[in-house]
Amino acid sequence: MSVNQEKDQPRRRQARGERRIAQLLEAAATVFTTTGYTAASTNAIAREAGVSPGTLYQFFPNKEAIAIELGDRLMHEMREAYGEALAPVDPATPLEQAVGSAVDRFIAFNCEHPVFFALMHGPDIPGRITEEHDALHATLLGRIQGLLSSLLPDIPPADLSRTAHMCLGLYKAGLELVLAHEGAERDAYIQELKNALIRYLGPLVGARLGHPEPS
Amino acid sequence: MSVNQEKDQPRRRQARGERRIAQLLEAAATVFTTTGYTAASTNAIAREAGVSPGTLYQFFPNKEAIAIELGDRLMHEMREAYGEALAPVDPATPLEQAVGSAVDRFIAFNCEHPVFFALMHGPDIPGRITEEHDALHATLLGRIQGLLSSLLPDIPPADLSRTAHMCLGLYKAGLELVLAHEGAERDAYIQELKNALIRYLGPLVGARLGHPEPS
DNA sequence: GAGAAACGCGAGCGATGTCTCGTGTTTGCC
DNA sequence: GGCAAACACGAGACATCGCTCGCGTTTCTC
Repeated sequence: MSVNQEKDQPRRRQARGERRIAQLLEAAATVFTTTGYTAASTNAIAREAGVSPGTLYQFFPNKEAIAIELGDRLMHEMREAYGEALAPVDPATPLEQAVGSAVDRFIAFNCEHPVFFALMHGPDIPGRITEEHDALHATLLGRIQGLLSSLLPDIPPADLSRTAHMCLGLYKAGLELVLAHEGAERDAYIQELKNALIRYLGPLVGARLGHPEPS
Repeated sequence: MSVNQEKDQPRRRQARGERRIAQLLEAAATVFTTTGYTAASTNAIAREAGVSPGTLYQFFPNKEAIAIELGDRLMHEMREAYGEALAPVDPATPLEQAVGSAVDRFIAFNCEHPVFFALMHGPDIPGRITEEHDALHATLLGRIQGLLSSLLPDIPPADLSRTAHMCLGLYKAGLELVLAHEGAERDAYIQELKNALIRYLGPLVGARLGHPEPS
C-alpha cells in the first residue's frame, strides 16, 4: 500500500528498508526542490541520502517512481489534513471567511512541503507524474467549483468552470510570491492574495445578494 | 550589435550567415516552445532548421547563446512595439482603460511569440538567461510601479512594490490560462484577467477618489 | 547457528547530448 | 581566375546520467 510492489511480488521489506525509503524520499524532496525534477540526478539523491546509487535502485525501479511515490505520499497527507478545506460552505458564510480559511490551509501545506510546488509546477515533468498532477488539478477544480456554486447557485456552468480556473490560477500566482518571501513580508503577501481572490469574487457574490455591481 | 561578437573578433558575416542565424533562431523558437529549454537538444534545433550540428556551432558558441540571442531579439522587439504600454497615465484615466490596454498589448505579444513565455517561465533555465529574465522582471516591475503611483500618488513604497509584484503575478497566471485556450474561450479568459486586475486594484483607486471601500 | 533473503556497495554499461575537428564547398574581393 | 575567409558537413571525442550487476554484509527465520 505504501510502496509500490511491482506486479504481484510482495518483496518483503525489513524495518531497515522502510527507513531507507523514507530517507531517500526526504533526500529526493530536497534535491527536487532545489534543482527541479529533470535536473535532479539519481546519483545526487543517493549522495544526499548518504547511500550508493545501487541502494537507491534496491527500492525504486527508476527515477520517475521516486517522484511518483513522493507525490502519492504528499497527496495522501494533503487529503488527510486538508481534505475538507474546500468543502461547500453555508451560503451565508461571508466570502472573506471562506476564502481566508481555504487560502490559509493550503498556504500552510505548501510552506511545510515546498517539494509539492516544485513537483506540480515544473514544466519538465514526465508522463506518469503529469497524470497525478492532472488528477489533483481536476480534484481541486471540482472542489472549487463546488464551493463556488454553493456561493453562486445560479451561475452558468461555463462561467463556473472558468471562474474556478481563474481562482486556482490566482492562487498559484500568489503562492509563488508567498513562497518567495519570509516573515512579515510573507504574511503581507498572504493577505494580498486573499484580497485579490475576495475582490475578484466579490462582485459575483455581491450580485447574488442583490448588491449592484459598482460601475 | 545584432549577433554577439565574442571578445573583439568581429567575425565578418556574409548575407548567407545572417540568413542561417535567423533560420536557426526560428527553429530554436519552435523547439523551445514545444519541448522547453533543457529538453531541447542542439541536434534537434539543427535538424529543425535543416542544417548539420556543425553548422549551428558556426554561429553560436553553445546552446545557452542561442537562447540568449533569442531572448535579446524578443526583448528588443517588445521594447520597440510595446515600450510605452506601461507608461504612467493621466491620473484621470479610468482604471478599466489603463488595465485593459496594457493587458491587451502584452497578451498580443505573448500570443504572437509563444517562445517568450517558454523561455521566461521555465524553471530549468540556466545562469545567463536568468539574468535577462530578472532584468525584464525588474523593468516590468518598475513600469508597473510607475503606472500605479500615477494612479495612487500617496501609497507607501513597500505597499507599492508589493502591489506591483501582485499585478505581475496575477498577469502571469492569467496569461497561462489565456495561452491554454483558443477562440472565444481565450477571449473570455482575457476578460476575466482584466476583471481580476481591475477588481484587485479598484478599492485602492477608489480610496484615492474618496469612495469608501465597501464593507 | 545455518541458510535464505533483504540490504548495501561502487565500478561500469549503454544511451544521450554538447560540442569539436578535419575536410570540402561557396562567396567576396582583387 | 585566384586567394582567403566564411560556410557547411557529419563522424566522433568527451561528459553525464539512468540504471545494472556481481559480490560482500546484515537481518530474519527456523
